[in-house]
Amino acid sequence: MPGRTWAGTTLDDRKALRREQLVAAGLELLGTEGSAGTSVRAVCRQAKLTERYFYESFADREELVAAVYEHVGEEARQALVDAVRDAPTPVSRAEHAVRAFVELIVDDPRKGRVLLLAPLTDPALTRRGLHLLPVFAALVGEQLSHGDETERRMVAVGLVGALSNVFIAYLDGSLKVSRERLVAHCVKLVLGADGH
Amino acid sequence: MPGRTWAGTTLDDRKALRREQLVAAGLELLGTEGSAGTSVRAVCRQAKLTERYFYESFADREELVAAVYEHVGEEARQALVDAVRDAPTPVSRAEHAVRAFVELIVDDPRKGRVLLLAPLTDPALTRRGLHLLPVFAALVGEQLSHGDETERRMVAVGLVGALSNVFIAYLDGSLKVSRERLVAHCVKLVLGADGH
DNA sequence: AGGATCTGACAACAGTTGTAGTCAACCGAG
DNA sequence: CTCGGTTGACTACAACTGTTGTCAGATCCT
Repeated sequence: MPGRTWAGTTLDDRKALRREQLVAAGLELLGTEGSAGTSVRAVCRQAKLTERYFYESFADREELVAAVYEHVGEEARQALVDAVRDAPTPVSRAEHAVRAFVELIVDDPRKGRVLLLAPLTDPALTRRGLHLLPVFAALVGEQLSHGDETERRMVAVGLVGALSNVFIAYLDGSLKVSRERLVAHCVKLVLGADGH
Repeated sequence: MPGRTWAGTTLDDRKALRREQLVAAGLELLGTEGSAGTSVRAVCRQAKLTERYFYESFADREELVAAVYEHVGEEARQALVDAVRDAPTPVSRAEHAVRAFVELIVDDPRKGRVLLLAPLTDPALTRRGLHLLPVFAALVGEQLSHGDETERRMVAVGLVGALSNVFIAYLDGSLKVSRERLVAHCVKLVLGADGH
């Protein structure tokens, strides 16, 4: 009977809760220690759970990493969609999107690092071709007016790279600039990409 | 007696040769398997040498990785310097530089991956703050005319990110475009960074 | 030929990894 | 109270890591 109640909650509830704890622990490690520090054992230590529960929710270390990445990616996507909705002009759309993204990764730099760095550094993600940035880039690309298919794609890829790098530099402190100026510059990048 | 000749060569010569083999093996692994696959044992297998000779030339695994990175970096720097020399106008300078860089990483994608990805993924490099791209970017940035110190820095960081991302996408095949068009677009990026 | 030097294969160390299994203790339904 | 689902601590395994050490054999100078 899976519906049986144990410590006030049902089994499925606790199982889901443990899964959340594991994903949260994975986010913490992947966003600070990086890929190498995100081992099954380390995740379990962080989540204060034993390996048994790890394999209860994930078949692999790989599956956990992918789950963390997709979790953060979905959050970012949602933030972007929310930000863009109800923005009338292209300029305000760009500004709202950039602001939302900056807020997301400034409030929680771990998410920024997972989103921007992890797919380049973790074999579990690179091998699966898990790259959300191209997806975001495609979203951006659709908004672009100039050029043919390939042209728009190149512009979008370059734009995403530029934004990523600026964010990363901002995150690790090597680019000391106020948040407002960061946003303003990124908006300029987005708008400039459509320009020439 | 270090000058003594053994199998036709002196000891120092053979030692230097082994070092080269190790660096070459490190480049191969770091540029294909990535940081995780570049272990001391794997490098030695690849170089067909034993661990003994590894520690004859390097104190650490870290030292080998740094040597590989600096080796490739020096090659790239030299290619850039050569390309820019004798180019009269800023436009031709940008074009020559981009073309040289593209040729370098297209002829040998392993070098591209080492140059662009390794400093983000390998702790041995991140910890030492070994990032040559900002250096290259600074070189480019000096040519830029507009804006104050911070402005130029932001522009340079963004430009490097844009170029990196385009190169990476091109390298892993997700951006299918002719080499000429790639160069042309990158030149446009470089020139455009100076624009607005 | 003798003796110094160099070479390469391999073992040993303690550590971590992913993954699986065991076993005593707990908890709530009947 | 008993029984079966649930928990957590623990162990086991083979594979790998960085690093150092050993030892038999090859190579050259005198």
